[in-house]
Amino acid sequence: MARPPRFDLDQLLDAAVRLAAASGPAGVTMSAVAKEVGAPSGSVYHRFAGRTVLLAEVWLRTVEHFQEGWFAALEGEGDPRRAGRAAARHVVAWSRAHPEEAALLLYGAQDFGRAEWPDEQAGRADRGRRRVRDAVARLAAALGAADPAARERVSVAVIDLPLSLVRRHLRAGEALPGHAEGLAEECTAALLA
Amino acid sequence: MARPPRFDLDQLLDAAVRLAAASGPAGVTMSAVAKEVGAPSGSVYHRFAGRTVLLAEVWLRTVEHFQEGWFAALEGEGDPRRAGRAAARHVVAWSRAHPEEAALLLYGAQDFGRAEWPDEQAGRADRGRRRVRDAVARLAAALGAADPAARERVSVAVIDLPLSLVRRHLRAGEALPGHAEGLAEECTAALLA
DNA sequence: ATAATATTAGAGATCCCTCTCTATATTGTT
DNA sequence: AACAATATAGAGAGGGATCTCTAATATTAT
Repeated sequence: MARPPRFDLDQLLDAAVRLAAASGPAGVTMSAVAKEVGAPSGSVYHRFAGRTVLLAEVWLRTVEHFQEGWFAALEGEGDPRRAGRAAARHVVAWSRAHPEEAALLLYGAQDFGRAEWPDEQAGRADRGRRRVRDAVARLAAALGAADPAARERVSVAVIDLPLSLVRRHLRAGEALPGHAEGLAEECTAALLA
Repeated sequence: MARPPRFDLDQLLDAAVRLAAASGPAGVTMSAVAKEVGAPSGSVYHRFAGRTVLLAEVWLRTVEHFQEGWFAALEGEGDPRRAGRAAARHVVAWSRAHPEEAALLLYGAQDFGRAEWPDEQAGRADRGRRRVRDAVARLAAALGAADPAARERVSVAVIDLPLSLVRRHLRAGEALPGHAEGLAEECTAALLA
């Protein structure tokens, strides 16, 4: 009943990921994506209403990919300290397995034009944020972290710290060293002690 | 002997900082800076050879501002553990005092077009990087950190961790909470223990 | 075969940004 | 008063990106 697509959504988003990893969000233009996959610009506009939506979708797909395994790691353990360490390790391991997507994660939604996102994409972003916030809150409660500073320390331990370890290397244009997962786990353990 | 300037270097760089804090590096265009200070674009080109140089200068001035106090904090203490804690505290305190410049620090030189910088600016950036690297190496040695992972742990403790604490809040558009300096110091202490 | 439909294909209007160029203004010196 | 030096001032060419619009094309259901 219809012509089969030559350029599907994921193919275009993959190209956008490569461009963003190489040149930052500014490098993700409609024409750059079109050129990257060898399509005319019209085909890109057929999939995405505009650059705003493309940026939102590439960011959201990446974050949701990442979170999938992160939640699994965090919630797959009974002991809260072990859960935190597994989550930290996952941040690094996932980044090693997906270096280009990890490069995106080092930016923020703001850098992908969040202020102009349509409601649908803004909602997805909010739901993801809330889910992470709640998971961290449960972990903090299980660890007996009561005051805001203690809760924030947990959050840093299982998200920000391992990400900053990844950032050090990706920003310098290096691959992650072999000890990165172990180091992340150790540092997280130290913060959760 | 000459007409007095209406728009000096620092005034233009201040405007560039505001724009970068609000919209990221992409928001720093020659015309946006001109508009921000109320100058014609020609006056901006009179100070900076082009956008590449403007981006380099705004990044370098910010990093050098930051490093000034950071080195003082790190080297003002005899005991290495106290030195590391002072450095971590400084990262947060400086960010609180200069939130717009701190927003710049959350990016990397790459995002400010480092690949295209002229030699002068690239050299300044390299010298700064080396100075930080050497200071961290001395601290790590004083702490008895021998292998690469241990040295990296020190680096994370005194730079990346406190910066990621700042990033959490600035990326969310919030001010830094009152406990931030104390939390940074505690976390750094935990990693250096 | 034919109709319906999703998609490719790409030309072109419009906008914004970078950068150049020329003219003009202000100051200290002679 | 003329001049040299330094800045401001802003018009405009050139380039690239976004987005719209129309036409062509491939596929499937009937």
